[in-house]
Amino acid sequence: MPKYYKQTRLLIAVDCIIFGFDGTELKLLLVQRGLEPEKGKWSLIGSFIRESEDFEKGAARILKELTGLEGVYLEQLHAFGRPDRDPLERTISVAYFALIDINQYERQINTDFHAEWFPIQKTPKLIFDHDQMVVMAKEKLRYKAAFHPILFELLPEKFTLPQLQSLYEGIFDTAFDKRNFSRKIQSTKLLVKQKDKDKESSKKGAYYYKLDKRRYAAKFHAFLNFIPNPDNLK
Amino acid sequence: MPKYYKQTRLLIAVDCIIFGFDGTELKLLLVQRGLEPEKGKWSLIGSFIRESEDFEKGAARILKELTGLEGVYLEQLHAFGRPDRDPLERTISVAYFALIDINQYERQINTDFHAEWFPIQKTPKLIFDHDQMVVMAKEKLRYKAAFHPILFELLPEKFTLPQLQSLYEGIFDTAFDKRNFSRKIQSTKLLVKQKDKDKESSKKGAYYYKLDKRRYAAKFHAFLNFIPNPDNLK
DNA sequence: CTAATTAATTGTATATTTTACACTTATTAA
DNA sequence: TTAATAAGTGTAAAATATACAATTAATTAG
Repeated sequence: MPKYYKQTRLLIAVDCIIFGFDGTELKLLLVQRGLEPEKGKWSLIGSFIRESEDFEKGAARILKELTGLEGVYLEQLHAFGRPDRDPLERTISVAYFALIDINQYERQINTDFHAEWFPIQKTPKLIFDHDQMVVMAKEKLRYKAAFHPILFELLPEKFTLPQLQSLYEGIFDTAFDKRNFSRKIQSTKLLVKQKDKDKESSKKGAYYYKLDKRRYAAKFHAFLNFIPNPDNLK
Repeated sequence: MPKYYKQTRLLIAVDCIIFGFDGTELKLLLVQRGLEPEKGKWSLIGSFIRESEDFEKGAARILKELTGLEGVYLEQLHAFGRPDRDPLERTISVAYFALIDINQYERQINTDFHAEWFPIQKTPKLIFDHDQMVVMAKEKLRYKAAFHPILFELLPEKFTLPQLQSLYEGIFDTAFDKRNFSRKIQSTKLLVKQKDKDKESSKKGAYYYKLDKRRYAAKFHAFLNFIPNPDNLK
């Protein structure tokens, strides 16, 4: 069987923008690059795609190798293809973003990489076009979070309303009225109130909630206006 | 300087989902494939990426070659990479969708392709995973159109409110109340009423409108709730 | 034991937005 | 002149979003 002669073949990588939430702050998981060029510089985690590997599979593999986690939320962000984005040899990168609960993350499961969590506002300069990828991923996360209950992917199984609100406030970099926030969230009927409280951060204690998984699965794509004023989004 | 040894290099193509509106109906521009495999079958227009070509540039080039148009709306949809998506040799496809006013389209500018407009509901079966690409592009178009004034890209410079409404109705496959539709559209202040009327489709005639280009540029990313009930979107 | 402190929880009144709904107008053709 | 066609327009009711402050539960300090 004939092949496509005379066409250029290029390297394909998958890079992951891994967002994590530790209960207080939104963070990004970065690694120190292990190979030249730019060895030792901070970078997104990535890998060349293998012979018979899907992008999704590749991204999931990278994530598993770095964090020990499977079944995390993964979504394709964008394909980046500027001819000079890798100075050594033209490489296409298909970027994925992942959302994980940092408490689930198993530290140093893989010592091949030096990985570190950085607060989203305090990330170091990254190699190649990785800063651009992060900017785009942040925009997309905001956008999706405004309409879909995506931020629950970042939370542990049990969480409190104040925790949830501070996650939203961190991502939208604004403060919401807690009465209105509570009403809006509860109106989705996605939450199930638990009997126990989290006493870590207050004397009174805040009730835990869990996701109603059935409703969550059903409503994930439905339009939910999650933030008070969705203007000024891209 | 060393290169990345021992890594797989793959073919990269760009494919375009070209939406067009002729004043009545939403259509898709398809071509009959000129090379094996699947020669003669209907397909999206596409091309292998060139040595030093950006994806955007590649997509714009293809579009120019096929339609004669430049400066049309183009947006990356998704990268498709299933290893077996092209049976002959693994090929990555970065898909873009384009929005054009069919009246602007210059028929047969390029005779290398046999191209044809198909009503969106009556497209033939396409090669490879192109049907999947079209499905995804339709979903994304709906989604974007619900919140952003993207559909104006499909319209001629001068258009009437009934035309605009029927475009929205076609895309969302539902009927809107014309009083409410008119009010919602006008409230964006994106439209400038003209003095002349289109008398083609009614005795009374419908006033033409033009886009206020300044406002359009400024408001394109702003959140505008363009359809009555944005539920049931993906 | 009491008082002070801290953060969680809860309700209401007002403003804004969305929806439902029907008649009048301009023009042409019979 | 009348009938037919599609465009254009307003209002009241319902739903949603916003602004805003007092009460409650538990702990700690005196």
